[in-house]
Amino acid sequence: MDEQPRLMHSHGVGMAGHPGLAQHMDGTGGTDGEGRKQDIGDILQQIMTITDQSLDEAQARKHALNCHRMKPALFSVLCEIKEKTVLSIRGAQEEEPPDPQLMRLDNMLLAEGVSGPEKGGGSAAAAAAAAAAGGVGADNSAEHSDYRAKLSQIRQIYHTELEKYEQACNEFTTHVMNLLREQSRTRPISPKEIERMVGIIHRKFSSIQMQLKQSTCEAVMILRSRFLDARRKRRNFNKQATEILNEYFYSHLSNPYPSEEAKEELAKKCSITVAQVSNWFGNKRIRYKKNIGKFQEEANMYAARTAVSATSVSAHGSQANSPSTPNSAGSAGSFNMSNSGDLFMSVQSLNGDSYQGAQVDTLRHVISQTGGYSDSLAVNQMYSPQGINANGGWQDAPTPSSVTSPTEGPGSVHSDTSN
DNA sequence: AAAAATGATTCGGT
DNA sequence: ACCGAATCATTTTT
Repeated sequence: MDEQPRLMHSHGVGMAGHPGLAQHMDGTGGTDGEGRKQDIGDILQQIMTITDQSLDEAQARKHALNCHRMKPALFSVLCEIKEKTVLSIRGAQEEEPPDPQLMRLDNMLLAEGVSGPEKGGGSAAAAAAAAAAGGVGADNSAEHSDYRAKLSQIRQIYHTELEKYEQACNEFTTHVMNLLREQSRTRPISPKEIERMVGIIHRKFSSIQMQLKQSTCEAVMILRSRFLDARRKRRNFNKQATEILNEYFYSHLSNPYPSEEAKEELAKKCSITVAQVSNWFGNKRIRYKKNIGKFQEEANMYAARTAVSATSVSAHGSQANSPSTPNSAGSAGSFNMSNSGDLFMSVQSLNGDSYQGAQVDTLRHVISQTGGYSDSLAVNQMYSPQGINANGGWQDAPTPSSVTSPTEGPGSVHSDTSN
């Protein structure tokens, strides 16, 4: 623009280019003499053509303008006009509500640990804790570390991008502010206006920032769905865990709702989480109820197993009563456990205490042997679901005093007396 | 490869 | 907050 030919050197062309301002100045300055008027017009002309001049020439003219005797007066008038317009503009668009979407993104990034403080130590500690949680957790923690690696990668990209963004924003703001400050010597620019300009710049940049946050959130969500959605990486519980859970289930068949404490203990024994125990029992209950016949064998096995272990503990190997009454409606004759409280207690203590550590295997071995025996003893009918009422719901939990009450079916296995 | 089993999630109800 | 039910997505079995 500097090398443009300076066509606007003469009066007439300049006035034609800016008729409004020229008329305005003409009107105000009309009372003065012709010379004054000519002066103002000249000054205006110089101001208006200042950008069309080459740099050196512009600087020279700028300096000349600055030293002109009329400059302060004209400048103050311009400042006054400017002040009014700026104020009206500011009044028109004042409030700046915090973007809810941006806040949402911020919150999510903070929750995911992407933004906020770098928590390298924290995640390392978490990894160590997960690794120390148990043998089963090894696989899990490997996945988690993978997840964490990807997450930190995302976080790093996010931070570098954010840094770049801030740097660019600051740079640009500084440039603009310098420019405006420089121009404020020849152009009426109030500090407020500079401030407003900075605000505009920041808004523009923050829309870019939001895009960055948006895409980061997306990446995190994808990563999350791929690595943390347990349904995608489901692992069956190991055999021992399943057996422990099944034993609890079938030995509390009349009320298979483990308390919070019981859940915690089961979780510890199975080295799974409490939530997983809850899931398991939820699934088990619904599936058992849905198709009792399918679980009959399993029920018999675990019941027999419990009974056998109980009898073996009490040194009383009588199975003679088992095939006695396969007929009686509903509650088939099962182990006559309910009439011997001490024996039941021994069963409970066995389940509760010794199923941990190395003894499990030997005990399980014995159990599986005897279980095979009792299974071959055709005890198919011996474990009918007396815990389920006609509606399909579970029987109400028996009151503790009803242990010896005759209203209960003989085979009902109570969950009370244990923890 | 199809079917069954299984752990997890979602939704509505209480 | 918990449960039942339906459902999903994967694993295991057939």
